[in-house]
Amino acid sequence: MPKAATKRGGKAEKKRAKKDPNAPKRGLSAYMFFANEQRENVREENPGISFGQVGKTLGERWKALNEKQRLPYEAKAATDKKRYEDEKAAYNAAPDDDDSA
DNA sequence: CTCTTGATTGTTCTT
DNA sequence: AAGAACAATCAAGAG
Repeated sequence: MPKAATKRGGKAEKKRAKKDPNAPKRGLSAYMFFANEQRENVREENPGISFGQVGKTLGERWKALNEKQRLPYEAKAATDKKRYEDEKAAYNAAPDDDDSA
């Protein structure tokens, strides 16, 4: 095993309570932006499909795209990530408010 | 330093 | 309202 085996073979876990004080939520993922655009397209090509089908079709198409196709999505993901960086920055720079310091 | 895990993000549909 | 498959992610913690 070259690296982390990661038991990512199952399914997503449930949500968990935040442990950080200001919990700097991460930015969105390329998939988020991709879904935003494709969700309409997918539903258009698959009229009347269940959520399960949409979700799966979405994922399959996601990988079906080329790197350049994901570019616009990854680009947005990076842009949103920057948003997160700002939070993280403040989160690290502001463990607790206190002007005096 | 390097790996592991946990937490998070948004969509859609169902109940 | 919230949960669940779908994929990415990436930052912090632990050794």
